[in-house]
Amino acid sequence: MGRGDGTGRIVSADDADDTGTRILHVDMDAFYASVEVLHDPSLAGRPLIVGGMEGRGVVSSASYEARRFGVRSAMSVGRALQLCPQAIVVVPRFERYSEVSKKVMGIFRDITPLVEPLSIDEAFLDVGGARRLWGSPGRIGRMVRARVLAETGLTCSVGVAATKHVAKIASTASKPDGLLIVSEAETQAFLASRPVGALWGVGPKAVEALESRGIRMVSDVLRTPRGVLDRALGPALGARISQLARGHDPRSVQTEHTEKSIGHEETFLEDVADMATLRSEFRRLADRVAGRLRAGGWEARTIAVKVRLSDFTTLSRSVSVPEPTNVGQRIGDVAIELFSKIELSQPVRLVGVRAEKLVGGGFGGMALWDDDEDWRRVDAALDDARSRFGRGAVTRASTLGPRRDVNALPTNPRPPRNPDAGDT
DNA sequence: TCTGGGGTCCTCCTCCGA
DNA sequence: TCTGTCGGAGGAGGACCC
Repeated sequence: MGRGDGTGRIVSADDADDTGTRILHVDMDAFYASVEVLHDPSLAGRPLIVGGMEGRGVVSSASYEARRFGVRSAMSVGRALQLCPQAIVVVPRFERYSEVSKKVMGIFRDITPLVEPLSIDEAFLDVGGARRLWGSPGRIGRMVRARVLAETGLTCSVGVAATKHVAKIASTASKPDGLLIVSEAETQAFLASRPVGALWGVGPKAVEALESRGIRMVSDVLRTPRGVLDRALGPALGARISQLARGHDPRSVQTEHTEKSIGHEETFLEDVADMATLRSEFRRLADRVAGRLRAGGWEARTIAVKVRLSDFTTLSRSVSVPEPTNVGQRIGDVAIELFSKIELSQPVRLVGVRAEKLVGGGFGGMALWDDDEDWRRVDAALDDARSRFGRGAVTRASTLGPRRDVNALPTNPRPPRNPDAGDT
């Protein structure tokens, strides 16, 4: 398997067997970095790091030229520059990436309606029903790659397999700019030769737990009794990796996604001990969360706060509120109340606010208003009216009048779920 | 190595009511 | 009425993914 810098890459021959396959996993190569090169061709062929925030920034994406020096995503920018001092660092420009992402997803949907975007730069496609139109899955995989390159100027890697899990591993193995087909018959052998960390849900901790029991490769998982896996990883993950190691993955491509929580968090440039600053930061984050809740037509039943201290200790507190809310003032009040229950032994590195247990959600994730200022006025008016007349007496509709046409307004692009752009 | 941000899922624990 | 048990819900924290 590749190590993230393209070494050890495996690709399929043109006549590779794709019998029994129907799932494609398409992953853009070093997405953010590649989009930056697209906008500034003078960056082509040079080590490029996309990362943010001076002092505490981390690498969001790195060109393959930078990866050859050991630069990886989630690494601090400082460390990355130690490894590759000649690298050029650019700050992420999410609007650009979002725009290109829309174009790429459009290409996928042109080929099959069964598209499950996983993040800004990758998606699963079920092409089982598209064979008559476009040919075999392997052929469709090649077509996807050719169209993405022709229409965006970017390369992507494609895994073709019978299941999502295997397709995902295959696309990773073929990176960058490759295509790997794993037929149904080859699935077991393909998986058996992978390290356990290749299995979905097996991260560094789980790898450690497995390796301490001598389980290093997927083939070792096959030989290990379930009881041992359960003891090492817990019953849920034990059951899952036992199935995945055998090539069993019943998950279908899901075209619908429902949010379960919405949150924002922020790391300070320098740790903060001043309570007034911390409280105002909670207010600001609560406003942002509330804005997104309203944009999606959601209300939250549970509000949670997160605090990370100087030594990286992370604490959280949450509470379910009697009445679901999407009002910034209310969420801010609850967040500050929760925060006050945390005993601070050190300055604070990060604070976060999250809305959980969402109810409602009728607007399909589109913003009704783009103007936060409008909403602040609405919140203030609502809170004021409720405090005077009681909560049930006033609704937002009566305060504002009819909603505006969603299509007449620009929408708020969802922040990318995956800053690294999947190029692990 | 000195660790962002957004999100999901799981485990463990506690509390509460039947 | 009191006590023990059990299951569900809620909360805290951690691991993982991108």
